[in-house]
Amino acid sequence: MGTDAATQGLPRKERERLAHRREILEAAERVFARNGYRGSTVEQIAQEAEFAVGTLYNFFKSKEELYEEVLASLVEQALAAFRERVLGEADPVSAVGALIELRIALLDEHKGFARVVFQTPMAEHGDALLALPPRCLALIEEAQAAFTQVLQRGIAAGVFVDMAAGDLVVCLQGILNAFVAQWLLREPQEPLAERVARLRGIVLGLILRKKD
Amino acid sequence: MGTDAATQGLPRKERERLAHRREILEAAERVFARNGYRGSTVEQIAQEAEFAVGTLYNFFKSKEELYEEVLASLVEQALAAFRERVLGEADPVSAVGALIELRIALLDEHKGFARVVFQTPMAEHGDALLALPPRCLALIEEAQAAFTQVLQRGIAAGVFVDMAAGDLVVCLQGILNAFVAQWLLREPQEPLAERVARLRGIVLGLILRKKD
Amino acid sequence: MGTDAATQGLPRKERERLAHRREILEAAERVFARNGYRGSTVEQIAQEAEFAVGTLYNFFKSKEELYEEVLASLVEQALAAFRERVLGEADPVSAVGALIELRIALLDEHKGFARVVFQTPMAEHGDALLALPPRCLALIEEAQAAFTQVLQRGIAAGVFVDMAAGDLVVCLQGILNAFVAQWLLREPQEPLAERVARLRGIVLGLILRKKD
Amino acid sequence: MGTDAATQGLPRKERERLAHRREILEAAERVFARNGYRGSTVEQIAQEAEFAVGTLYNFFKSKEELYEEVLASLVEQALAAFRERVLGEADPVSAVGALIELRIALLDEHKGFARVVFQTPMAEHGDALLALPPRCLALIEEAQAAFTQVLQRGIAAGVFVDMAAGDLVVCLQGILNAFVAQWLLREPQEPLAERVARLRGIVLGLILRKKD
DNA sequence: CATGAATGAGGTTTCATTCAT
DNA sequence: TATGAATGAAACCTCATTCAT
Repeated sequence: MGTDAATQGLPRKERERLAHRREILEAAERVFARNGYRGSTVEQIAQEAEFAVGTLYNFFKSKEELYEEVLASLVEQALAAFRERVLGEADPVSAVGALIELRIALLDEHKGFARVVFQTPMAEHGDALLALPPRCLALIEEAQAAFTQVLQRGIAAGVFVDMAAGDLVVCLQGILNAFVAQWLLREPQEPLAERVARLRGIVLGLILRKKD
Repeated sequence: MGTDAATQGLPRKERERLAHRREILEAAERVFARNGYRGSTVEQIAQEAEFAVGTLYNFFKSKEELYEEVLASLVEQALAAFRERVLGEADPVSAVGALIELRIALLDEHKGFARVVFQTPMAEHGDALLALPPRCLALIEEAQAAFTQVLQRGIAAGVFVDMAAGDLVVCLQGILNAFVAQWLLREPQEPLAERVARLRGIVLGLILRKKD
Repeated sequence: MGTDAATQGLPRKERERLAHRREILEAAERVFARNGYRGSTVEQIAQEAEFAVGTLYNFFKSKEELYEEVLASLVEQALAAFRERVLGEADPVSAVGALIELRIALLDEHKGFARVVFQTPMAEHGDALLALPPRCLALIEEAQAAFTQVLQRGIAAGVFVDMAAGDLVVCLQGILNAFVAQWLLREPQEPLAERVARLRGIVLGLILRKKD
Repeated sequence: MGTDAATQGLPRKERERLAHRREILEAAERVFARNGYRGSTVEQIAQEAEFAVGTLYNFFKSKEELYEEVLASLVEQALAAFRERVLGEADPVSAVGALIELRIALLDEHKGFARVVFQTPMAEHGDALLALPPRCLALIEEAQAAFTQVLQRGIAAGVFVDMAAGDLVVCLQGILNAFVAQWLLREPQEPLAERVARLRGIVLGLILRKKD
């Protein structure tokens, strides 16, 4: 969708080039997700993308750059969705619900790679060797700050438990990650809607201020 | 200490052999922690251990086995401590406190490698390629089950929020991991005692049943 | 100049084609001179020529052929000048002077590539792999023979030292090459006129028969 | 010979290691001489040396370092001989004779590679990309300076033609190189002794001051 | 058991050449 | 002719593993 929009009006050659670039990125995502950075070979990625090895190097100047582009692409996608669907919510409780929904959707779309996105920028992905490109780090920090303010409002309004908002963000991320990780290993077929409902119940059960 | 105890009464030759084995394992842990599995070379480990490469192969039949032994060793150590210090606590609230203390201590002792132990057995370590040896998985499952029962008692007693005990375990792990991950990146110098206190406050703030 | 003359009367299409061919050859000469044969890529040459890679292959069937054509083109140019300006001189001493002048002019025009032309056909250029095309070798041998006769006349007339004319040719080439090589490395800014004068003095100091 | 001397008293292991290193260097010299730097592959060198590729990398950290070591080794050998046999001669005329003899001997021993040694440090070898290691350049400059003084004495004594000694050195080198180059291409079977005699005749015919 | 040189399969990257447009 | 994306063989280099000492 966004893809089509962005390529409208470009000459056919250029459109094709971008499409191929995208195919390679998607193939790379799948392979990296399966094997990690060092465990994936350029050869494997080329096969998955159905291109020759050399072709990859016409688009990316090294395996490392390819990896960073995959990461950057995921982060950008995820952050765009985050801004729209989570930060867009006026009500803090709804925002938390939206975050859960988004996180689970991302998990579903990006399977193994999902561990990275929206985790603390630790991005201990692969081998903790390749950091996220700086531009992404900045974006992430910014998004976290924005979300912290959302929680802050909820805390101030007496809706969430009384706690430093920054700590609450960390807790939330940790909980989401833990469930996502668990789902990656077991019961991978539970319907999304149920997961969202279950997780919302659990999270709200923890962070809503009871009684008061 | 435990080491000495375990080797008492063995002939000198045998004691030396075990000591060397241990030195290699410890060297390997440091190197793997720094560079991940694929990023570490047998040569590096040999140098760190101050043995020749060939010697490592007298103790472990492959790099992979060496890695698994490092993992297994950590898991066993951690689980022993867990059983003693966490499961040993009669009071559920004290048990949670002990878990936090233990987790933070392990982080401090094993730095980079700490991500693995006590995380969901996903072992997304290194490159998510090498799983924990089966015997470890069994141990971990067993420990988790035991801990689930501890939490269950707390829930039944109305001390913890009303929630499936299994889910609460996942939440707890997630929160601990998130803070540990954050500490690995930032403020790595905060004193342990303070960390324990802070984290206990945060966790209990979330999982203790309020009012009622 | 010579270019225009040679293409007069041809249809426009044909003239353009030849002009493009020439542009490519000149670009190739610059690139090969900078990086040697193996060190230059077809891509680089294409960029320097401001054509696409594929276009180069419409004119030359391989990188190797392109290289040989560059060589051949240089040799032909140089030999034409040699015949006109060196062999045209009736007096042997003037002929030697003209040779020196020509050699230095070629060095100046073709910078790095100059090492090739007029050197013994050893063509130790690039990587000593690509020899001069046979037709060039023939031309060169012929020119050398002609020049040998010039020197022979000078020897017979008692002007040059008494020595086999063929050997004298080799000596002369060696001396010229040595100075050219030196100039390529050091003092690259000395004015041409001074170089010619200096080198003529040196050479004549060696090969003129003294007293007698 | 020097080899044996230098390795006396070393443990056998160490001696073997040095011997292997030398074998690799010699194989590399042969291959580089045949194909130039870029034209030679590490695989070829390994085969010529009868070792596996990986073994070469236990001795030299890259193809480039291997090449530089070959060069350095040749230059050092040649310079040692030069100092002993050429600079050792008291009489300038004998020194020139010795230089000729040495140059021809080196050519014979090192065939294709001979172009490098004792040429002006231009070392336009291979692809003019890899310079001689700095330590060699210094040695060469020093040797050239020493030889310049020898010629200077000959000029002052009225034995050689009256000319700047530095220029005479360049001429001499040029002449030697030209003959060496020619011999590499043609008549490669002429006996050394004859070559030495012929070349000495030619050179002295040019540089001895006649009559007066 | 300790050593470390030797091995070679396998990884990343380059680049001459082709071919559909 | 002009283009430049696609190709894949071949280059350099790494590193887990073996084995003679």
